[in-house]
Amino acid sequence: MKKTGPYAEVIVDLNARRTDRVFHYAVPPELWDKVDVGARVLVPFGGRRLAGYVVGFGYPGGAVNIKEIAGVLDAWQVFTPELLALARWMAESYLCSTAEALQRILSPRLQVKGTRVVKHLRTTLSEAELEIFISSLDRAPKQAAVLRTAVKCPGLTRKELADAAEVSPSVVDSLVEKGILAVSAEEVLCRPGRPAGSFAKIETLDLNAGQKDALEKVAGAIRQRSFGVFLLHGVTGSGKTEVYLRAIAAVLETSRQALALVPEISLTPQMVDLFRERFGGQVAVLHSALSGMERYGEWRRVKEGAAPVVLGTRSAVFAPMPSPGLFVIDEEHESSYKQDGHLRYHAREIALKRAQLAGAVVLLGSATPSLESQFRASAGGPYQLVTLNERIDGRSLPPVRVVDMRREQKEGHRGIFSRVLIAAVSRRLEEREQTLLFLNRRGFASFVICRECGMVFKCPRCDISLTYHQDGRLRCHYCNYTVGLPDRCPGCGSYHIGQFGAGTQKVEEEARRFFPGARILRMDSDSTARKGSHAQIVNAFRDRRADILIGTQMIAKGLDFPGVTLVGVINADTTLHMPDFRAAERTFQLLTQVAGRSGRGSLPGEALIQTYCPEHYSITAAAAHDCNKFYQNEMPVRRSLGYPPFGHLARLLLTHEDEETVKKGAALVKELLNNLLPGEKKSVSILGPAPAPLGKIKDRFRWQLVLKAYNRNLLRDIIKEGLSVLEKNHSSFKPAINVDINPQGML
DNA sequence: AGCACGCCGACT
DNA sequence: GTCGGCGTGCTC
Repeated sequence: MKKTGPYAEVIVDLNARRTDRVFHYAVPPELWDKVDVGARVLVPFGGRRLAGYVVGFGYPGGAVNIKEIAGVLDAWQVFTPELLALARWMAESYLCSTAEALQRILSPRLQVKGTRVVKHLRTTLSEAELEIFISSLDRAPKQAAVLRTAVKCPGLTRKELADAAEVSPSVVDSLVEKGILAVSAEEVLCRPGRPAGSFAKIETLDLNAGQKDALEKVAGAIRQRSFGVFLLHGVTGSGKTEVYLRAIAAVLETSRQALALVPEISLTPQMVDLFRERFGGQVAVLHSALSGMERYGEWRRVKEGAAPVVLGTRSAVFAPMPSPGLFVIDEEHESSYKQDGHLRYHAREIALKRAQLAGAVVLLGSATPSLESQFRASAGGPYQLVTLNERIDGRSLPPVRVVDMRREQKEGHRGIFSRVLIAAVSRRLEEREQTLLFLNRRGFASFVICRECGMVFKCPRCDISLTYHQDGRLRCHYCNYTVGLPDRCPGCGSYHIGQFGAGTQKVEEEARRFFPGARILRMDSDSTARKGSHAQIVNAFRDRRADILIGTQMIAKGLDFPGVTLVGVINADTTLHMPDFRAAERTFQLLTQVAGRSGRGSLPGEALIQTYCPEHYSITAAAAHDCNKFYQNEMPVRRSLGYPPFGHLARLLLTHEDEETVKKGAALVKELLNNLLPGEKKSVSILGPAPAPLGKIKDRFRWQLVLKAYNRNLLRDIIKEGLSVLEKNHSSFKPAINVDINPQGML
C-alpha cells in the first residue's frame, strides 16, 4: 500500500467493538524504514502499551492528540493487503473485531516467540591469504584441516565444521578467536517431516476422458486469472486428486501459489506423499500436529514464496501466499472445515472470499458435496459443475443392503446385530476376510423412537427431532416446542417406544459373544486417547492382525483397508435423528462414505445398513449411491422451512453459571431483537429461547436463540445492532454470548 | 478490554 | 472527614 499521509493507521490488538477502528500514530524517524502496512507495532494506548497492526497511512478526522509508535514487533510485513481485506470481511461477517480476525489469520506465527538462531562460520581471509596462512600452520594440522573444510563448505555451524574436519569443536573455537573464522548469526527455519527430495517426479499417469475435461475447464479458468468456483463431483476412486495436482501445476506455471485443504492430515498421509512426490521441496505442510517451530518455518517458506504449494487443514486456509491462484478444498462437505471455537469461521467460505479478493480459482471436490455447493453448482448457479463418473480402476461401487430393524424386532430378535449381519460377518470370518462395524457416535441428545414402526417424534414447526429430557418431556432445541412423552406411539399405537442408542463398548461386548473366535479391535475416542494408538490400531487391522474393527466416524474417513469386504452400519438412526436440520444430509454423506470402505482390494465388497427407518431417502439414496436422489428429496424440505441453502441461520448461544440468568437473558435478547425488526412482516424469524442440545457444559448453562432469514446481510446487521444495543443499554448483562452465523452443528 | 473519572455508603 | 463501591466513557 502507498503511504498517503504522515501518520500510521493502527488497529490496536483488542477484541472490543468500541476500539475496532484505526488510531493514528506518528512514526519516529528511527522507525521510518520499519513501519509499513502489514507490520505489527507497539503503541501507547490509554495509559498502557498494546500491540497494533499498521493498516495504512493517513490523517485523523478531527483534532486529536497524536502519540508516537513505541516500537516494531516484526521486522517484516506479517500480513498482505489481501489478508487485511480478508480480516475486515471476517470482522464484518462473523461479527468479531478486525484485531480478532487478524489474530486468527496470524496465529500460527504468533505462537512462536522467536526463531532458532544458528551461527554459521566463514573464513575472513581471501583465498591467497588463506593459502599463506595454512602453510604457516604446520604446527597445527587440525586447524589447517578445519580451514580447508571451511573453504570447501562455507556456512557450516561450529559442530558441523568440526565433524566434517574430524576434529573437536574446540579447534574451531581457536580459529574463531584468532579472527580467521567469522560467525554470522542467521535465522533458520524448521521443516517438518523428512526433507523433501529435490527431484519432482514427472507425471506419468494418463488422465481419463472425465479427468481431462475437468482439468481443461479448471486450468482454463486459472489462466484467465479471474475469480471462479468449480465443484468437482466425483465418486470415490474417480481420481479427483490427480485433477487437483494438475490444476496446481497449472497455477505454478502462472507464477502464483496454490493452497490445498484436506479435512484431517493424519487420515490422509497418502495425500502428503503424493504432493511431495509431485512437487518436491515446493510443498509446505501446515496442520495442528506440527510443533510451533515447524509451523513457523513452513509459514515463512510460504510467505517468502519458497513453497508455492501449501497442503494443510482448516487453519491453513490463512496461509500467507504472496499471490494465490488456486484454492483446492478436498471433501468440501466435511464439517471439520468449520471452526467451532471462538471465531466460528468456515474454511470453505474463507477460501471463497480469498479467491475473490485475489482473482483466484476455487476447486471444491467431493463424492458427496454439501447441499449448499450442489445448489450453487446447479443450472444458472455461480459455480461450475464438473463431474467424474468413472472410477479409475473401472470397478463398480459395492452393493448395499438395508436391514429393516423393525422386522427383526417384530420377529423377536432384540439384539444389536440383525440375523443378516450376523450371517454376513460369520461368512467373512470363514473366508478369512475382514469386517468393519460402524457405529455412529452415541447420540449426545437422546431421541425417542417407536421400535414397531420406526416413527421418531419431530417438531411440527422445525422438522427437527425432539430431544428427550429428564423431566420426561420432549423438546425442540430450535423453537422450544415442548410436549409430554405419550405412552403409545401416535402412529401405530404400539407401547414399544423409548430411548435409543448403544455405545462402542456394548457393540464390542456383543460381537465377542456372537463371534467368540474372532480377533476384534475397537477404535473410538476412549481407545485412541493415548497418542499414536490410533495409528497402531489402523496398522494392526491393515496387517490383518484382526478380523473385525469396531469404530465411530473415525473409521469412516479416508482409511483404506484392502482386506475389508464387509462394512456393517449398526444403526443409521442416531445421525438421522440428530436435532439438527442437516441430520439427513450428514447421514447420507456418512453412509455413502462408509459403504465406500468396502471392497477396496481385489475382492468385491458389500455394505449392510441396519435401521428402523429403511424407507428414509437418506438411507435409500445412500444404498443406491445416488446423490441426485438425495438432493431431489432434501431440497424441498429445506425450501419449505427456509433452511440453507435457501435461507440463513444464526445461533446465539448464551451461557452462564446460573440457569435463571441465562434463561432471562435469552428472553431479553429476543425481545430486543424483535424490537429492532422493521414493520409487521418479520424478515427475520427468531426461534426460542430454548436450552441448547448440550444444556450444561463445565457448570455453565446454555440457552440458545435460532434466527432464520432469507437475507444473510440483514441477519448479520440485526444481530450486530442487537449486540450494540445490549452493550449500550444493558451494560450489566451477565451471560456470555456466542454468535454463530450458519452453524454446522448445534451442540 | 482496561483504566480513569465520578458521585454515594460505612469506616480509621 | 476519607476509603472505596462500580456506573459511564475514552483511548490516536
